[in-house]
Amino acid sequence: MSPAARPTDAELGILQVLWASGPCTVREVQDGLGGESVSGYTTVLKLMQIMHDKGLVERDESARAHVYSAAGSRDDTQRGLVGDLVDRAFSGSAETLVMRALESRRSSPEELERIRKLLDQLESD
Amino acid sequence: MSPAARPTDAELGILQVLWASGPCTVREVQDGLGGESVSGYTTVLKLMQIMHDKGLVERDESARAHVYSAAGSRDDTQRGLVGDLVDRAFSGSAETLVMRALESRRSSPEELERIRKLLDQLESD
DNA sequence: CCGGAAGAACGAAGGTCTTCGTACTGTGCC
DNA sequence: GGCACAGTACGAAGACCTTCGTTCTTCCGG
Repeated sequence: MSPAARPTDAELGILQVLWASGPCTVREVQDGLGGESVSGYTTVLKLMQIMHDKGLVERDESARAHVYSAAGSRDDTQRGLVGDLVDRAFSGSAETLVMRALESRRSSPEELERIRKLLDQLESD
Repeated sequence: MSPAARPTDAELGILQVLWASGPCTVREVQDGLGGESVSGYTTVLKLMQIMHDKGLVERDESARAHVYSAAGSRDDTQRGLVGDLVDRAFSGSAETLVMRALESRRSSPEELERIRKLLDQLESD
């Protein structure tokens, strides 16, 4: 798990499938992405090979169809991405990022309530 | 102001200078980025020309040294970037992004309080 | 008027990301 | 054995990002 690793767009799409479905073959990931019409088999394969080189995914080669799994947890990767954006575009201010996020996407009252709970939890330190 | 425009890393650096300092010449932006040791004059110029082509900055050519300014506001651009990340890595859930942001960067009690106020404001609709 | 300095424009080079055609390999079946 | 098929590996092509050397233009002081 390399925290500094910033997956690209296509890589992120593949990781989403792996996080949602658990270990997958290339074929299964391709289907998860929307099938042949979205991206060709060799395209997905190549991406996943590169991701393996980068350490973004792990590979079990014991079966003929290799089985890939995400190397880092979804939460860790998301934290890395959001932290990276905070540094690049928000001068390190997580507060500003949170404000822009809440402005740009209308959240439901339930979501706002859960965020409020998280604030309570963070404050009780 | 194209909301879908996603500035690259180098472009974001230039925009930060323009937002902080207002309209600038290329030379001034270069200085704002840290001077010659960080990036050459022509590098910054080329970037800013490309940004002009993309519509990320506006240019006043009336003086010999052209004066550039950011085309979109900092807030709008930040909203665009954060919304983009929400879509790409958080399946559209702003709530999850907010949680990861608050986890990855310890915020001060004052910041948490301001976020709480924003939640109040959003809820009173 | 002329040489130099400052700035703009251009083009190329090197890197990364994404896509895919093609070739190679192993497996099961007749 | 030998054929078809599913899968992997390889390499190249095109797009974009970043950097910078070079050239062209304009302005100013002497």
